[in-house]
Amino acid sequence: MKRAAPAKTSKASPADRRRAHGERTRREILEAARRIAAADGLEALSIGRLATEVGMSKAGLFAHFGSKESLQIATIDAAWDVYRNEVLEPTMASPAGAPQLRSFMEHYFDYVQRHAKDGGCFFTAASSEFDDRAGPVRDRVFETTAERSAFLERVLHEAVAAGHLPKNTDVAQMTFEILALVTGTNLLFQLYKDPQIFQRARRTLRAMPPPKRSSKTAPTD
Amino acid sequence: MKRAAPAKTSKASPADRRRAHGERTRREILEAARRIAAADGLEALSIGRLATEVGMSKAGLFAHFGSKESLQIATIDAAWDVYRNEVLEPTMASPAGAPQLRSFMEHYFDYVQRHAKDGGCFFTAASSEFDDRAGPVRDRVFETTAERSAFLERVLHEAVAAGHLPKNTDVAQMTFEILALVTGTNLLFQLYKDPQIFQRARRTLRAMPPPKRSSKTAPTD
DNA sequence: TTGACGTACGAACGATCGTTCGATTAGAGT
DNA sequence: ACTCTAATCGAACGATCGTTCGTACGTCAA
Repeated sequence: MKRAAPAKTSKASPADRRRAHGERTRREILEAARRIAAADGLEALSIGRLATEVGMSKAGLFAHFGSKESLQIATIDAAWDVYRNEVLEPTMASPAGAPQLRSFMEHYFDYVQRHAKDGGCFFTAASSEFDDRAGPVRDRVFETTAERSAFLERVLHEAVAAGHLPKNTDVAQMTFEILALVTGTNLLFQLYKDPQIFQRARRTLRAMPPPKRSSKTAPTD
Repeated sequence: MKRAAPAKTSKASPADRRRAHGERTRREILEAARRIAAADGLEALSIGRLATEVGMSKAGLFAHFGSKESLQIATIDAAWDVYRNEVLEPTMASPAGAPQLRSFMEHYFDYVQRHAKDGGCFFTAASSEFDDRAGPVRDRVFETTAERSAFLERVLHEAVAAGHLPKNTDVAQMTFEILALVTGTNLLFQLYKDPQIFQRARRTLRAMPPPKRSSKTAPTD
């Protein structure tokens, strides 16, 4: 996932320190890139504008990535690191089960609000922008979304195992329902900027009946 | 809403027929514009590309709108006409109450699937793209979303009046829940292109407990 | 026939795009 | 002292962007 520097046996050779300068610049670039891309889209992220933002030349910046496509993918990876730090890891620090599910939602909402000025959830925006294109950028977006979904599914499985959800809970269905809920919440919040929306979403989660596996849930009508 | 031609008293003057040629061209342009904007975004909709698509010159096309911003707004209006024809009006043709609610969802899903190759729901995409910008384009997007929300709210009110939902249903809350559900469904379908997602959404709607007004719905934990 | 108007055109504007090239600088290895 | 490499730069490339301008071809009104 993270492009780790080739592990040297010695602790910090001078050659590494030289190399580290480029790495630091690269990180600064990607931080600005993440902000711009979240706000205006991965396609609107232009190299000239990004270079101006971080105070270097187009050519110097370009050399770090070799193509705009590589820059876009690196930006997605940087955004994923942020998402992992601000949502996934705090969630995993919570006790497994129902508390972890609520923790996931709260940390996601915190994440959305914290980046409200930059377009909210990076991946919702990226999904919407690249959903019907082709190529490595879309593939990377797709992967992160799949990873997000798999994480939530794991949380739900653990909630079932902990006895906080019925044994016959349809986890795949519930994963969809919560994913749709938080995705829709992010989109509506971005438009209305009204924090009451988070309250509504919390209420929805609380009242949500755990869907049952392979029981046709006879329609009421 | 729709820029109606100034109502002439005479039925079809020759002057109108001359004017009608420009109107027809304009509609052809906007149909292509709607397709491109839905697929690649309102910002990626460039005048040169659009001109090539409809087989005319940049300047000739540009003269119809006067600015790119006007073109974008006209494109939103054109997309709104389609949405109204394919979703709102068929929904209104259904009997008020619960059937109308289901009808809304089905027609929306049909709409999403019909335009799956063009990025699905135009307004979800436009919202996501313009949510944190400023200017008349964002305002127009915001208006359409508000209108969509108001329509759903009206359907729900009628369902309550028809006795298909409890008298003390929290309509605002339920509007949010269904809006988040269909929005999330659209986004996930665009990414996975798996029609099973619609089945999941239908199941969610069926199992959705109508939220109660001003009752704190004591948390189960 | 003439004049006005609606429609469309080609050519060009300055700006910006992604990308390439060659040169320069600083530090590390020999 | 010399070489090598990573990092950065300025300048320029062709392409495309939104926009402007002057023009030309209709069709209708006078």
